[in-house]
Amino acid sequence: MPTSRTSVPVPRERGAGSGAQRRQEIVAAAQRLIADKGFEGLRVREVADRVGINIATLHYHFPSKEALVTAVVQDIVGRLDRVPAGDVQPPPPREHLAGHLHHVLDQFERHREQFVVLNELYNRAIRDEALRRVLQASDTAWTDYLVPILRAGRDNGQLRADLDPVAAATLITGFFKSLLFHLGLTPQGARQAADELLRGLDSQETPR
Amino acid sequence: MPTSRTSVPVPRERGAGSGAQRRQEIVAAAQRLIADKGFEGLRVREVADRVGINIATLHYHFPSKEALVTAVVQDIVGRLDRVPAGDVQPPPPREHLAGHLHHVLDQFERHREQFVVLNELYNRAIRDEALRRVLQASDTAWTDYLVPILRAGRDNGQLRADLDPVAAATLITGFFKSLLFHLGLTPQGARQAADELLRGLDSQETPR
DNA sequence: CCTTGTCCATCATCTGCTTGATGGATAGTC
DNA sequence: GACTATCCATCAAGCAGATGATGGACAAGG
Repeated sequence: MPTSRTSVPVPRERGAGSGAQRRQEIVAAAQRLIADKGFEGLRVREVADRVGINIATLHYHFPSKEALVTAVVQDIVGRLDRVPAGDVQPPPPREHLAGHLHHVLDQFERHREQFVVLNELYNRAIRDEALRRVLQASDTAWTDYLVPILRAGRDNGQLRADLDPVAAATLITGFFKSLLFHLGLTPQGARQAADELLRGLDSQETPR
Repeated sequence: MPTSRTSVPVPRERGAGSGAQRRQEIVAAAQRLIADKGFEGLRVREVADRVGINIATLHYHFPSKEALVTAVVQDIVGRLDRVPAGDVQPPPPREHLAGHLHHVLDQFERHREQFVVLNELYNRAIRDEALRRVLQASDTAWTDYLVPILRAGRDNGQLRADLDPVAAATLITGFFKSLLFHLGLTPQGARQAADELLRGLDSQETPR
């Protein structure tokens, strides 16, 4: 029985809660929490705490934990524009590829947290049908970006003549997906592996 | 207050519980459960149910959930003898490598469940220091198995002259670690990717 | 009688979610 | 301008179910 109500409802903090903005805040906190503790360790209470709001308020914005998780997934996947907007003058395939690899590797070093969450997502997708479809679509887009480059490189002689573009795309995407699972890998080691991957695609006759 | 005790304690079932044997049974059930639902979905109650024993009995054998998980980890890691006992006459490096890749791929297709659990382990290792050390040791053993083969292949001309053995080993192990994260990958696609990986290591002058 | 293995019942805690209430802001009406 | 209604965002408190763990008892075998 609430006999006394000592604390007054906090007036909406300025800069904090304009609905969508507040929701974004919550999603961001949830992402950080997932990066810290994994999906296993995601507690709505702690998300609320990190944002500095009451659990009920969180549930006001996200009716269920699942809704929150869905928002997190959408946010992360939405950020997954790994396919850069078409360069005006795309470089030759081999350089295009190298640029892409180093770009993603850069992202990995700079925004490791997001890769951790993404990793959690992929892990979850093994058992979650809906999530699997979402990520699979994103994977398809990624592959569809890579395959033409690989094919062009093979056809113009920069890459191996016997290159299987789809298989090579699988190797490339798999390389990034596995990054977090190389437990002792240094950034330098990762770059060396990426370079090795590139050399494996190269035509050996092509001077580099 | 237990006023009546209607049910009689079941006499120990024969063939069931000789200590170590019972423990192994529990660990196996836990592994299946983890494969089904992930670590996130591991409940000691359900493990007990699957084994057909009471929760208290499970806690008799494993004083805590953590102890059970530790046993599961040890069991899986102990099974991680990916390095076959030295063949009497090891084949030439290139064939040795190809054999290894196809062997692991075979294991993946046949014992996918164990790979799922292993995947959970790697995911966990990102945050769990102790587990990370264990898996890292296993990774090191794997790399130490691959690197000499790669080096020998490079030196005898079967593999590329500019091959970086350590980086290549990272690619190979990473390929397997990423398998479950290729959400739409068919067994055939996996084999094609493995072959592409091998071709990338090959010296192109060497007839195959 | 001691050890091993088992069970039933229960506990304490965690966790997702709900309830009922509060105050600020905004808009319409007098 | 003052009053009223309504909406939005928030909170304190609490519930119900799940979950890891414990206590105490019992049987069987040595």
